[in-house]
Amino acid sequence: MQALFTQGISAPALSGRRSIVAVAEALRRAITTGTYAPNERLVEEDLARSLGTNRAVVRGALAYLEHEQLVVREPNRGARVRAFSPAEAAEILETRAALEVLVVRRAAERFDIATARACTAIVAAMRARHAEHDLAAYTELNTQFHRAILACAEHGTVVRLLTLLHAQAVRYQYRTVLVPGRAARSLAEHEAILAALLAHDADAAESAMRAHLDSVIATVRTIAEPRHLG
Amino acid sequence: MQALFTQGISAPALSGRRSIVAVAEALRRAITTGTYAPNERLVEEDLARSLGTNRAVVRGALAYLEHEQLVVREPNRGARVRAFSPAEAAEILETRAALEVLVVRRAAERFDIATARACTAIVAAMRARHAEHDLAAYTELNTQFHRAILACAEHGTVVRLLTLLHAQAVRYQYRTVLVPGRAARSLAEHEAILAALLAHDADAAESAMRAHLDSVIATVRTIAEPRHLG
DNA sequence: CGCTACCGTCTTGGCGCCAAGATTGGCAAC
DNA sequence: GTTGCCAATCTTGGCGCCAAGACGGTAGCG
Repeated sequence: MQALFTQGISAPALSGRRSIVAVAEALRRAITTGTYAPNERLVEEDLARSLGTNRAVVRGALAYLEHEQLVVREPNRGARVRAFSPAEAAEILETRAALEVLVVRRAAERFDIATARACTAIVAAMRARHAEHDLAAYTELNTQFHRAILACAEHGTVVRLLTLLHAQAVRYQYRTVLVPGRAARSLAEHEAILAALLAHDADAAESAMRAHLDSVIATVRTIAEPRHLG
Repeated sequence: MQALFTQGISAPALSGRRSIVAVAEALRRAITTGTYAPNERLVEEDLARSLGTNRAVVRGALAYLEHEQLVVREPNRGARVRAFSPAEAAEILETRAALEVLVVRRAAERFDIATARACTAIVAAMRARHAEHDLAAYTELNTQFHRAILACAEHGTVVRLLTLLHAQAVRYQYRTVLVPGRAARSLAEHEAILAALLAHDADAAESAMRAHLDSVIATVRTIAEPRHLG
């Protein structure tokens, strides 16, 4: 009777983990995957019911996500899903660029065979999906590629920060790839990064990564600001 | 009667702000300023009493700070103050370097007269405190200098991330400056950064900042790992 | 007919209680 | 003398209730 009206979030995810963090992660997932739209109100009791928990936990999770900039909370007025403007997305990507450059340098130095194989496979798959115009799958592989490099760099601090930034800007990842010609350029850029990594050339990897993210930023900047709320 | 036994934290800070965030910030301050030592246990009820609030709020704040890596929480075992090893501190500083470079470039481009005056004054004060061997004041000015540059860059995303990183590594800031000869080198490095900024030379500012932080990282690496807990 | 003030409702903010798990100390057995 | 077990205690985990503030609709007044 309790978990029947699970509208919004399928509640299973929080098995075994600590509640506030678990609820926050479930909520983050729901937000980044679009279950909750930008500016949508997040009512504590509804969320508590959806997730099979109580309001105190939800409130903690909302504070948690506010800290991540994924929700905005106003005193006595509740929380809503944070909406990022293209300008903010560009700023986030700029920051991400600075960190990804650090990561890709480290990755180039310690690029092992397993990672090389994984990355090569991912880029091959990206090429295939691009040829088939399957942009959703392409975007997913894009994320996987960056994640593989990140894993190879073994840098906990940067992993954490990049995860934060990714959650904030992921919505724009789906939008940029829809810009005509963007997917083709993106593919070429990823191939350049991979080539540099395979050559263990940190400098080349850095400039390839920088070029890639500058290109993404430029694309985001072309996306028009959404209509002013009135 | 309620606020009398305020042992640990002086409770005034949380006036007017939302509770979980306010409590988390008070706690963060207490941790970074050393009121609570690394590995010290943080008992929810004690904190609630100290801060004049209830356990639910404290729990939220602890989750919040766990996300910031300032506390560690184990299921059913409570929270403790996170202890950072020198290796982790070096990693954090590496990350900070990547972001500070981004910031200092922007700052060099938009370095206005007010900021120039402020930074010049700060560096002058650093020189004076260094001459007087007042390392505590020197360290405080050091933080102020970086904060002034950060403010000038007007980059919300990076501000947030650098604030996080600063809170994590601040303990080491006090330790590095105690290394013989470190303060003098630090002063020279800051003067180089200031000179580059005054000249609006982004490239010079970047390399000066990079040199500065590399130097800090090298110093942190010389600090011995603390005794293994036994 | 339009504006304002009031009232009801909804949601957040704050708090305390009860149950479950972990830790520690004492006690007994080997 | 040492070791293992058990119980008391402490702390966390989870939950619901009550008060305060914001929002919206309606009625009354100008």
